[in-house]
Amino acid sequence: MITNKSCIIRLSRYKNALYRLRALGFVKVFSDNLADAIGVLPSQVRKDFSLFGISGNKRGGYQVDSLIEKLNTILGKEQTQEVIIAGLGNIGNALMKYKGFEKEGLKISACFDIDSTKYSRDSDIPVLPLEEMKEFVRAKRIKIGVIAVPDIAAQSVLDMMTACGIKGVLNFAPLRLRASGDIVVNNVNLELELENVIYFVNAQEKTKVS
Amino acid sequence: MITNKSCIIRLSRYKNALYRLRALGFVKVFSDNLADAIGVLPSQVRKDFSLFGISGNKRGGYQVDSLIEKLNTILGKEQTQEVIIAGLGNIGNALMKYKGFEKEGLKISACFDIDSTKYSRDSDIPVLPLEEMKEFVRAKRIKIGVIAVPDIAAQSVLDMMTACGIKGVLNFAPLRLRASGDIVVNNVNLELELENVIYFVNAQEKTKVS
DNA sequence: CCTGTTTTGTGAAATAAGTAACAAAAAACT
DNA sequence: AGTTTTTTGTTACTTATTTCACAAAACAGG
Repeated sequence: MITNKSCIIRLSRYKNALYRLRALGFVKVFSDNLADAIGVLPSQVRKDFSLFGISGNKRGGYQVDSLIEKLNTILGKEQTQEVIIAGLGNIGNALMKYKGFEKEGLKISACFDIDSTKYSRDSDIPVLPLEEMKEFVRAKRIKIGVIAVPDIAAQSVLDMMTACGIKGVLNFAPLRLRASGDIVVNNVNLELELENVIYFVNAQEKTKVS
Repeated sequence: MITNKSCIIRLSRYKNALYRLRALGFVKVFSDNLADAIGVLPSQVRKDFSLFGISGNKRGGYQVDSLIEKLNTILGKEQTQEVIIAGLGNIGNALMKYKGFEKEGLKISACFDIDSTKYSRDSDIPVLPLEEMKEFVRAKRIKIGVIAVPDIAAQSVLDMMTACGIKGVLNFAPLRLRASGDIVVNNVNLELELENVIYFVNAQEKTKVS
């Protein structure tokens, strides 16, 4: 099993680039087309593919269709992935309304919150009480959850998701969650990302003066 | 200049952990307290600090107050950083309403959009036409921008920000932007993050069977 | 004031990730 | 049919990052 996160992210990027290239009429691509498209070296592309046993044709490059298919298989996108969201605040709301997921084969099946004024059992994406999570997740065999609740509630929501049988979590709460068992947790922390930008801007300014 | 992104992210995490520890009454900390708090090894903590010339006291650990101060200086947080947002869709809206930035010393000074129905010149965070960005950014000497516009507009907004003199950008549009000049671009791509979680969940399931 | 313990700071070792280089295969051209 | 060109796939190399290990400093207790 390859555990290099940036490598997996590159696979996703290759896939996205391939969709664009296919829309432009490409039937086959070479490693340097893909490299250009996502901003890496051709040897990196070939190395990544070789790691996952993807092979092309010497002098013939890669068939776009079959490559997309292989990448989708690796990335677990053969069928639509159902996802639940916990927390219908600013971020939860934005995610729920965001149209980009659908075309990526991601379906938000339900949101869960504690605030009863938010419940709407019959809307397109139902908003349900947190207590119903277990039932819902088990019935639909959902494996992926998003944590978009306030900091204070994040750990207990993760524990709840773990208990429900959720296997992977994308966490937006800006703190380190303790995962028990074999659940995968990825963190997205917007403050940290901004701080990072700020650091590099400042650092660059300092070097330019000297 | 240290250009290791994950190292900078760790500094931010140390800083956040230190605020929590201080709130709990800690006056000094040891490398293994911080290591525990953010989930790394104590030697990593000391190495990171050593890279930035942060030193503590043998057997005495680090003074919480002075450590926070040093980290804030490195991360460019001595004074509030002003940020603008381009695009008042789902994500832009969520960021604008998000309360977490304020306590991190980040101030959203204005939003810019093309949709005139969204303009509100006099609200707390003004929403202005995109054309006014240059004037605003130059007057307020703003260095950091967030791109939360649809894919199709993202590159032109980046170009606009570059022309305004913005030095660092956090980009939410799911495509690779071509940066010209010495502007720093960090990407946040929620689909990619979710795909990543899905990959690891699937990969783990496969290994467990065997 | 000496001995034992704790904890830092750093240089060396180990691991991981990315880049380069090139043989081998395949197509194209003559 | 042979020669040249192109492009893959993989091995070797380089660079970056993390982890280890231990000397040196600082405090504590007797």
